[in-house]
Order: sequence, then structure tokens, then C-alpha cells
Amino acid sequence: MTLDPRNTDPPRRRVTMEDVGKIAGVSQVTVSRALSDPSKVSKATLDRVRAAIKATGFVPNAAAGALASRRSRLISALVPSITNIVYSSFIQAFSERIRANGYQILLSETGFDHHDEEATVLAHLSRQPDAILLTGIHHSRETRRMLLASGIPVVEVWDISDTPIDTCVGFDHAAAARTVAEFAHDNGYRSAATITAADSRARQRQESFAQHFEAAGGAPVVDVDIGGPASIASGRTALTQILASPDMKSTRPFVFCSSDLLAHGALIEAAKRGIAVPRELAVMGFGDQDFAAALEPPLTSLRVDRELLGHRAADALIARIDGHPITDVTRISFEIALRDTVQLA
Amino acid sequence: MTLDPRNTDPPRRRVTMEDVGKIAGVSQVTVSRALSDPSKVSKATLDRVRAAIKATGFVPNAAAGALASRRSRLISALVPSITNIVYSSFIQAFSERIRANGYQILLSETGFDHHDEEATVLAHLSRQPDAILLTGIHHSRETRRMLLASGIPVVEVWDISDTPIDTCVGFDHAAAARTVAEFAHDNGYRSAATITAADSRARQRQESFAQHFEAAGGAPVVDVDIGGPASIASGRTALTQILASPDMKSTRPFVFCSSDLLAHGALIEAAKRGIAVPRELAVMGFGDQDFAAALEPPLTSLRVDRELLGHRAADALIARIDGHPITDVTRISFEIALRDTVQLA
DNA sequence: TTGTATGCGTTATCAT
DNA sequence: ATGATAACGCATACAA
Repeated sequence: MTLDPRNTDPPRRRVTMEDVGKIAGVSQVTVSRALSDPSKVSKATLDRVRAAIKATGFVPNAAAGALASRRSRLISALVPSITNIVYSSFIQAFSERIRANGYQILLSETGFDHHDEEATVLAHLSRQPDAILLTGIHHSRETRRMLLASGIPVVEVWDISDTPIDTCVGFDHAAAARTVAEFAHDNGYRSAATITAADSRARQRQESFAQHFEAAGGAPVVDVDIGGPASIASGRTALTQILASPDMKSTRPFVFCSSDLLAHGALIEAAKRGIAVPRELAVMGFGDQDFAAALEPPLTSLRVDRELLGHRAADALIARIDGHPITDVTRISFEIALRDTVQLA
Repeated sequence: MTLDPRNTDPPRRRVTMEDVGKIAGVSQVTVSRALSDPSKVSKATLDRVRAAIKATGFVPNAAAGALASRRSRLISALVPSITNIVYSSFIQAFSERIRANGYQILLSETGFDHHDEEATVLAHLSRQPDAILLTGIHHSRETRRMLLASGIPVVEVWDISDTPIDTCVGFDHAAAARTVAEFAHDNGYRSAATITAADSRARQRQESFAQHFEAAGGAPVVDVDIGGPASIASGRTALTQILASPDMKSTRPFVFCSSDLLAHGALIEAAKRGIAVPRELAVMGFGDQDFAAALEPPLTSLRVDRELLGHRAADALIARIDGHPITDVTRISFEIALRDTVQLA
């Protein structure tokens, strides 16, 4: 099989605790103890064991440890996409907290398809994670079954569910969108449009926004579904479409975007066309990315504390693993980050 | 320990191949075979085994498998940051290819500190990955030693080294920056500035750009080191600083940014100040993110095929794992994505 | 404080 | 085509 001449060495045996112990003059168990709980080993042997570890370059075998202890010290995280800054910054906060507790993260992207998720969940469960994080609250029947059967702690994030698989940490997207709808209406906007990416939570917000804006007396909301992931380019295209709609010719529409990236694209397109923001057109984003305040004009957005969300999700799992009782549902608050792309009444 | 009354159930025993076999009327080994190589099992028993698996909800234990086979089917990836789109999009391409080959990814962020990297590498090696990916070619002595001792395939990405630990896939940053310097000079620019993020490769490019621009006869290059990760906000601030420099008052400077994000900030700041791009100021980015073409004016950038880089890195590892001979160093090409923020001679 | 014995759930080897 | 048996490297219970 091997064509590479350098590869003909006999497979080098890995250094085990047994080997380390032999050098230190102790048994394998003592080496194990020296590593897991040094206080149970005498100072003298501890030193000898440590010296032997350094001398041999011993690296513990976590697979063997996991098998014996039935704890993998691994936590699975499934997110739709890591190139989406919304999820990657969340994962960053989550990971940070998880690692601080001595766990490692097994990360996978699931896309936005529930079918893929099923296979991914199975692959992750085979690694015997001590807990698992899922994005969203909608999962296939089989996914739920597997998770329940595994018996490990599960946290569903980003959304709120009354019936989580185990626990959930997120916020109410419908309520958030309603807040935006009322904010728009209260400030005198009577015509509105939405730019929506292909994401179930984005869609949920769009529907809630439209419903409440219209209920408050606003004109029917024009929606542009970009049918894919958010980008600056799609934001530009979408605004172009919106402006082509006859309903929008009238007066100063309020454009609610499902992400700051889309809002950013809308701003660029508006500037290109010489449309004054916010005098002739209001733009609002979602997520309050760090670039929102650096745009020109600074973007008004709905702020969600993603870092807090990541930390809370990690805390929930750690608590569950340790057997501590915790609330099943944790709501993260949101607020409007008021800047210059919306004109107040 | 447990205060939660729901948690008093006896720890539910996991379903094993033994259990599945008992139901299917075969031995544990046959179940194993049915899963790993169905062709070695008769149609009839295969059906019974599969039925039993479905009935029990059996999930294989990868830790046990890894221990017995000495193959974890896990590949480690260490990147500086996942919130940086440059790395996350690379990882996305890498993961995609890795998964297609039946491996899972253990991902960690290392920051830009070599000391953190050491601890992270050790943690990863303890999971017995079948291969490992590192970002960059500068690693501590101890990191190199551990990696070499582990005997697993290693790929270093993003940069080129003549003496890789094992293999490397990347491009020559100095050459890339030189290309930009010559491009600027050839098109009549005689004054230039750089905006540089805190990243060793960004710094390397800055130095190469300055050296070659000056060698070609350009004025001394003004550098603004933002001392942290790239952002639109820091790009704006940096351009402000550059414009304050007396050397820049003269004529039409060429601003080379270490990332598109910084260039984007520079464009926003220029627009705010009413500076015409490219007539009064040229701006060039690095990386050619997908938003570059959607900016106004569309951003000229140095394009690197990150997707190709991810795939090549994955291919290199897979080949090494399979014992196939491969070249140690793979160079990825780069090119200038010419758009409107630079005026040609 | 240290050691012995045992088992974790698979895969690999060798039989049948 | 199938099974018996022995590792794999560590942690846990128990003994000394």
C-alpha cells in the first residue's frame, strides 16, 4: 500500500501510562492518579512520574479514558453555518466557556436542512459527547428520539420553545419583530418592506413584523425573500426590487432586514442611487454586528447579546452535566440599538 | 450531588453491539461486520441485524472503536479565529472535503499566541486524531516536537515553508505583496500607505510591500498598525490617521490594506470625507471576500482561492493517512481582482 | 499512599 | 459466512 519509502518504519508504539510507570518505578494506576488527582500521590512519586512523562513525551489517550470512565469530556455543537458571523461569534463565546470547564468541542455545520442534521447528530452521538448543543428548536422526529434516548444534556439555542428536548436558551423572535413593527409605526412610518434571508428564524420575524405592522394600521408589507444566505450583494439587489414596487414610490418606507449584512447592502444601494437615509428611506438591521455602528450612516439594528447567549448555553450544559437543577428555558433579552438610519417622530 | 429529583434514575445502560446481536440472533462480531463491511455478511443476517439496530436505537461507540482500531476517524484543525471570515470560509471548505472522506473535525481556536497553541495541540493529540491541521508555519519548539513524536500527518496552511513539519499548503505572502507593490508602481502611484492588522502574515505582507514599493522608486510607505483584529471601524480610523500624515497631502496615495474589511472601512471613511475613489485615493484590499465586488465602488483586492486551499489541505491529509506519496509543499496561486478602487495608468 | 483486578465496547486475528 | 478470543489504554473498586 505504501509507496513512500519513508513510511516503511514499523508503526511506532504509543507511550502508555504503563511505560511511564515503569520508568518512574510505579504502577499504571499511580500514573493515572498523578494526572487526574495529584493530591492522592506523594510528593516524591509525583515528581518521578512527572519526570517520566516529560522524558517519554507521554500523551494520554482520551479515547481509552472515555471508554473506561464513560465520560468523553467532549461537547458537541451543531450550527447552521460557521461563515455566518452571527453563529461564529456565538460559538466563540460558547467554546470559550466550555473550554474553561475542561471540555473540548466537536463542531459541525448542519446547513439549514433538517435531514442533514439527523445524520450529523448520529455521527456526533457516536463520539459519546457529554452534552450537545443544537441550533433552533425544530428538529426531525428521529433527531429528537435519538437525543432523548442518549440521555445526555441537550441545549437548543437561538429560539424559545415551550417544549424543549431538554433545555433551551434563546429569545422570542416573534416578539422581537413585533417590537420593531411597533417602533416603526410609532415613529410615523406607514409603509414598510422586509428583506429576508433563507433562515426559518428570519422568516418567522418577517411574518411577525408584517402582521403587527399591518395590524397597527400600516400598509401591506412588501417582502423580498432572497432565497439564500444573507450578503451585501443580495441586500443591494433586494432594495432595488423594493424600490421598483409601486407601493414604495409614495413616501419614506421603513425597510426591515433579517440581518445587518442585508441592511448594509441596502445602505450601499441607497447611497448609489442618491436616496437619502433616513430622510427618504429608513433601514433597520438585525443582530447588531460590530460593524453596524461603523457604517455611514450608523445602522439602527435590533441588538441581541450573542456573547451572553453563548455563555448561558454553556452554563446550562455544564450545570446539567453536574446534575444541578436549572430552569429549562432561559430568555435572552433584546433591544433596539438606535442609530441614524431611522428617523424618530 | 444531584439535587434534581428527575435525575435519580439509574444510569441507563447504553445499547451495545452485544445487545443488538442478541436480538438478531448473531454474535457481537457479526454486528460489527454488518456495520463496517456489509459485504462480508449474508443478506439474511444483514437484514436481521439492521432491524435489530433500528429496534434498539443502537449508536456505535466511536471511542471503543478508536481504541481497538487505533484510528479515531477524527481530524484536528487549529485556526487563529473562527469569527474571521477568512479562516471560517477556509475551514468550511476543508471540513466539507474531510467529512466527505468519513472523518469528523475537532476544531479549536488558538488565537495568535504561540503559547496557547501548545496547550491546544496537546489537548488535541490526546484525542488521537488521525491527522492535524495547523494555521501558519511558526510554532514553538515543543509544539513541533509533540507533532513529530505523534507520527500523524500534519498540514500547515496559509503560508509556505521550506521546512514544514510534514506538509504545507499555502501561498507566498511576500511574493503576493510584491505583486501588489509593483502593480501600484506600474500604474503610476508614487506614494503609498498600508493598514495592517495584528497578524504575522499581514505584517509580513506589509514589510514586503513597503520594501518593494520603495525599491521601485516610490516614496517611503506610511504604515498604520491597528494592533488588533481587522474591522470596518479600525479601517476608518486608520485612514483618518493616514490622511493626517503630511506626506499624504501631496497626491493620490495608494492604500494597501491587510484585509478587505479594513479596505471597506477606508472606503466608508473616504466617502464620508468626500474624497473621490479612485481619483484622489486608491484603495486595495486583501483576500477578495465575496462582498468586495458588492461595495461602491467595487473593491480591487488580491484574490486567494480559499476554497481551493481548504480542499488541497484536506486532500494532502487524506493522502498522507492513506500512505500515498505527496509533495510536501503545495503552492496556491493568487491574482489581482481588478475593480474600480484603483486607477490604471 | 500504592497496587491488583476488572471492565469499558469495539476491532483484529485466527478458527471453524 | 460466522464465531471465539485477545487486545486497545485507561479508570474504578477494592485490597493492602
